Amino acid sequence: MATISDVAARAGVSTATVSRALNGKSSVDPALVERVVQAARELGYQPNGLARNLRRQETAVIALIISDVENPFFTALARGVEDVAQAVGYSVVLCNADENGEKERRYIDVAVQERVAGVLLSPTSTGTDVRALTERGTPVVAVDRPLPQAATDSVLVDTRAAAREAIVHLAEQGYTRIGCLTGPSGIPTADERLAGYRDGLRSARLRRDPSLVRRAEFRAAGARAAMTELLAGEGGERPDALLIANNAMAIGALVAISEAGLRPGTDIGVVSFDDAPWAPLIDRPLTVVAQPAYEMGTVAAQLLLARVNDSSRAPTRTTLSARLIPRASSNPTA
Amino acid sequence: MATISDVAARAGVSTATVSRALNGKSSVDPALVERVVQAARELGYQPNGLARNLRRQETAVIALIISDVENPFFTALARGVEDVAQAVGYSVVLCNADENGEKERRYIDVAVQERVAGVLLSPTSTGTDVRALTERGTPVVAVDRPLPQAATDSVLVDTRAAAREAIVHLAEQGYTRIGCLTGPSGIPTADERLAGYRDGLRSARLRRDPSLVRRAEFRAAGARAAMTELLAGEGGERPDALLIANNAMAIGALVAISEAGLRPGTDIGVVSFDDAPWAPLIDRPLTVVAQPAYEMGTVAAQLLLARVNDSSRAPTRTTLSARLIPRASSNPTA
DNA sequence: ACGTCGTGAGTAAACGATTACCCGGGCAGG
DNA sequence: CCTGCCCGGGTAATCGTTTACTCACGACGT
Repeated sequence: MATISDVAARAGVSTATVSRALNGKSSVDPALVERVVQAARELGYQPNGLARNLRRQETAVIALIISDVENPFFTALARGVEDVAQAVGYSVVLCNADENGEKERRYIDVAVQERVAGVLLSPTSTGTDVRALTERGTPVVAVDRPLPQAATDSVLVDTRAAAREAIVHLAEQGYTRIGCLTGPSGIPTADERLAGYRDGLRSARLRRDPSLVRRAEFRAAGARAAMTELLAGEGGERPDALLIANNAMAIGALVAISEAGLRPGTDIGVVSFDDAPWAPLIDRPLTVVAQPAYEMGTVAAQLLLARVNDSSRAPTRTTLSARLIPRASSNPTA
Repeated sequence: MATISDVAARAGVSTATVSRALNGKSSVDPALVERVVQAARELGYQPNGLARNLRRQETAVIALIISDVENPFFTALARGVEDVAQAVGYSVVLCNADENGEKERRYIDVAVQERVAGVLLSPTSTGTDVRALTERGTPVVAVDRPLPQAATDSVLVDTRAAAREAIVHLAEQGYTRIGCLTGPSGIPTADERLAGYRDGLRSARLRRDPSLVRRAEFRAAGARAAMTELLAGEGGERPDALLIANNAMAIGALVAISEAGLRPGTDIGVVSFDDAPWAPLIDRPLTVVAQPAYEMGTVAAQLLLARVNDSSRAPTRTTLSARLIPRASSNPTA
């Protein structure tokens, strides 16, 4: 594979000149530039990014560590990140931590070792340790979930208020025994949504009934099982409406509802977090709390890139808001 | 940031010994190993992956270039790739080419420059140029779509046979004016599915009517417009059933169908490529051709890694088959 | 006319690891 | 007892760039 010295030899100049000509940093005689470019083309020269990065002590790569590649919320977010990064010549490495603290730690190590320019992280838990990064001056932006100990930028959604709003909406529609299906304890978004659920009950002057709350993994399977339990009325009377904390869980829950021979809306009110293109198509069209996933990605990427260029900025906290999209699954009279 | 010489100084040995102790390559006095490990820990030493890669002339990174991050088919595939790569210590860089030849070319350049160990590619068109990679000996595996000129491994689905099967299924259900909504001309999967559609019509002894075929981008928006046209009966009588070439298009088409006040199954038969967790939940539950996306990812990753270790293997072509999952959207009597 | 300054290009150091090569000492075999 | 081999560990070359430093040359100001 051709190296810079091959090009230099062919063009009859020094490697320094080749480097300068190709990078256009310092002014080089146009005639020489022409010779160099010509020689590079003839040899099919492609600079060795490894050597360049080693010398420059920087890479044009940002790592995006998320907890589930198959979750449309995160893919939309990834797309936002990618679009911003791509536009300024950065590449995005997508790492799938899978809600697994161990995998997450490994990816953080890799990010340190590969000296990425910055890390976008959706922490699996509040205990996630990013000191390995911050101590080395690698900028970190927390996205979707906060990172309490570290003084990092973060881009969040006011998920608690959104959950509250969803409950108020359900109450206004006439549902009274409203349950909640949320994620594992310790995952901030799961806990916040549960807190918002309680806020909502309080606002609507409905009684809290612990038997109407279930936790499961942010996956379809667990949600389905939990939903089946709830519908069987284990531990009390069954709910007449539900707030579900994410997209994948909604699918599991809807399967359980359909297996129980019930229909969303008329038989049981359903509101789920995360809009999806198919949400209007299901039977009944699903009421959702739409999070601005793509926008979160763009904002987070911009923050990260800004910090790469100026590490002295004070940490900021951006909170975007979610939007309730009422459809038939929360309408008992449709 | 601590370097290997800092560790060497602290442990009172040479950098060579540190390297050997930490990598366990050659035998080192256990007492020294202990001293080195201790020193490394105290300094919080993390090896500089850039320097290591430069010296070793290799990276433990594979690039996965796909055409749409938001397409669940590709995310499932990515997951398969990731699981395999991760298990043997490789990282996966996910690049979103967005069905855009230009972006794709840029990512291929980046892959060359960063000297990735290998590339998994779902080419945007048959014209995709991977010479930059093959000439440098970087292994390439084509996935989902073939790469005609290059002698690369490929992992494909027998999508033509699957399309044919879907049409035969629709014909058996009694539909007679079966249309097809496929992707842009030149994208192999789009063309293959169309060919399979024609095969199916022939098998079922149905007449081909060009006015029942539409092409659009592999996105919801284009499919919705095309479907609206078809339902308006532009250029002939409208279809009584449809084969749709991917998941995102199915969503667009279903929206158009619902806007026209029709219901899948009874009013118009629908079969779409790609299963999705929500497919059983929509009204009517969607009949699909399920592709083994995750498995394709694992197989492709294994092939790529095998070739990284032994570049002399002959190129192979793995063809997996898809499976028709009949649901109510292709049942006129349900 | 002379010193100074700017400009363009070359020389070589540097980035931080891995590893080829070499050296010294201990041990076994003749 | 001597020779040669093996083994552990140090020295320094190496990977391919970028860039600090240096130098030569021409122009310009006094």
